[in-house]
Amino acid sequence: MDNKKFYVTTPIYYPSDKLHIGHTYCTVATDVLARYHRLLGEDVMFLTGTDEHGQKIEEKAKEAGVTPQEFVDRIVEGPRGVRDLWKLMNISNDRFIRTTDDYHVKAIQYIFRKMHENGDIYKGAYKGKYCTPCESFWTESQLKDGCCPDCGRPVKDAEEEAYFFRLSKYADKIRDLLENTDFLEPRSRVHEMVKNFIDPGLEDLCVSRTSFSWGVPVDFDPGHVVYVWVDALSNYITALGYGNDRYDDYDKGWWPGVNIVGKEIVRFHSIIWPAMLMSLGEPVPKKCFGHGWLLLDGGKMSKSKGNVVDPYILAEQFGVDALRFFLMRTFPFGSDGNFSNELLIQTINTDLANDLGNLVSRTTAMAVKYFGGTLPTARSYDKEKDDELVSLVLGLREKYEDAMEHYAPHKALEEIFKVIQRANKYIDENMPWALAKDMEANGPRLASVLYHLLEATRICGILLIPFMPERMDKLFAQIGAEENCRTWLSAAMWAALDGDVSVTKGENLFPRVDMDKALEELEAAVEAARQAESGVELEPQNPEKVDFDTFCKSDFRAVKVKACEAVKKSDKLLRFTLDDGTGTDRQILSGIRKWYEPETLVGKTLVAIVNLPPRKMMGLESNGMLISAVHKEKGEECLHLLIVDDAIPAGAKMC
RNA sequence: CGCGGAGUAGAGCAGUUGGUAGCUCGUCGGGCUCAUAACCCGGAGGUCGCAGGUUCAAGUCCUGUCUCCGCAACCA
Repeated sequence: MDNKKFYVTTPIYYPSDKLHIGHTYCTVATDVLARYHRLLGEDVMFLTGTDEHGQKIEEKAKEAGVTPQEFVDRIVEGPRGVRDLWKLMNISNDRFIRTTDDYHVKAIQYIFRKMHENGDIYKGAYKGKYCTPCESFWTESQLKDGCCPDCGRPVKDAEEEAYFFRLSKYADKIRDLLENTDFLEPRSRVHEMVKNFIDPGLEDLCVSRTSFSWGVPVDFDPGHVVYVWVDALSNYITALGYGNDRYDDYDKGWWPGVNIVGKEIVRFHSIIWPAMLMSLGEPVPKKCFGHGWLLLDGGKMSKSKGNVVDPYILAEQFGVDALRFFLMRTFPFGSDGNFSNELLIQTINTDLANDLGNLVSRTTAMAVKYFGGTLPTARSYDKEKDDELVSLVLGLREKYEDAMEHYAPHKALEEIFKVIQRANKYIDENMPWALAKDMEANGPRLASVLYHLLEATRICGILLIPFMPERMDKLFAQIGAEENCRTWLSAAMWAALDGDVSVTKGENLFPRVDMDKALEELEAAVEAARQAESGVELEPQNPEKVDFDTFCKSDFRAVKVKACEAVKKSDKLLRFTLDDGTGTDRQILSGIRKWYEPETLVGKTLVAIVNLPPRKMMGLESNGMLISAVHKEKGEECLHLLIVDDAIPAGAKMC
């Protein structure tokens, strides 16, 4: 008897740049779904990957002076790349597909050939506006003032030979799929698709390109490469072994699966992708869910705005599970949400530190304090005081399941936190500290109260596993929940924990975050990352203090350059003749020839320390030192003389 | 132009099938001291963008209108 199978995918991401918090949001959500289904005991296959072909990658690689393959390898496999990020975020994908993988490429050629053979792909002419210098085709609507949007030069009508997919043939079937089934969710996306694309009439889709080569070649017509979306969408089945020998899961009942996607690519997943599958004679996906976007300051995140949020920095500062939790708890899945660091910190503090973390902390602390960590088995149940909590906890799994089945993780979490808040209230109502004053009389009642708290915590913990797997492990260890008390089944059972359960007071599960301090640190981390990216390296600051008197002994003065020349036979030194305000010329030698042409410095006002002992270089005496700013950029040393306002008179003291 | 989304307490957001307007933060007052200066209770604060309409009943349905945002062939 086969177990129930659940196949779920993220989009395959386009590695033209580093991934940001939006990609992380999508992948975490899918991971939560996958882990949820594993918790249910189903067989789960979870796929993610990268979509590596296309013109943009080809261009980016060219800019970077590497081959496209080298370019994507670095972003996908390199340090802090895509795979590193998913590892960091504790993503439990079973497979990772890259569209440059051999087996995928072969399968794409097979798919393209098959659709060609059954007549759904035919050769035609692609008509458009062509920009000769850019070698690019544009559509009418892409043009800027009738000219190429890239270079602004005029375009001309042109056409090239291309292959087309008979998308129009499937228009009715697609409409039916969208309107009369719950294939596409949330429902609002259905109207969007139908009104925008089906109603105006579906046109056949151009599915090959000849203007660039970084793609899957059409094997029966060299010069053509397969359109990237045909290439990309197919990953969901090639990764199961469709059209290739690498895997053999496609025929084992894994397909159809669930495609989780961002709202901007719903169109491809809800129209083109099902049509392709229909053409291949394969079943359409079970579900396509288009989630919303994380916005920043109400607007879209984008590299060009410079407002992308780096998931690495957040995860490192606040912890992976806290970040995962925040993303799922705060934003209704399916609609857009406003991301902010303040909101992140507030959520961590309110839900995780104050409510959940503190609940565990006070419960375990009391168990240790009053019973040495092990509860006695003598109990006293108080119907009036206990029933409400118990029934709420016992009803939780069903509400949670309902929310999860409807792709509403935010609602599932809301239900869990209602219970956690109720448990905190339960402590107040029962005042264990008061009971503890007379252990002889109240011991059984006290044990009962604490046990109920442990049970409530345990069940919430089970349901939180998909969201925070690592932290929940720690939680279970603290409340003494063995493997058999961490199962889906036991989440609907009261009193699964042993009566004489032993708990330990461990580390804080979720430390409180100091808002101001954290924001400052975040800013510093972002700045450091920015510098690392631009290749700027700065000398670390000297932690050693210098006493004021010593500092004062250094005599810095403004000096004017009267003459400057290269020192003969030296390839580093420049010889400066300076006006230091004393009336006598001062000579200083400086090893900065690499950065400055001597003649350009004449007349400039610089800063020098003038009371260094004289020193001879290349036979010439140097009386002091010119002050420069130094840093490294991409490993190379950079130097800038301190050139100051010419209004400063020669000899002015710096202090 | 077209399509879509949003406009709900000071701020940020929830509100499946129409039936007393909720949550987080902030604020005011109280309680408690087991706990991560946390927890619990209570108060103040909203004519649910505006104008009409359907209905016994509308934030929730319909019409119109204003403002903001996004999309328009490859940024989740």
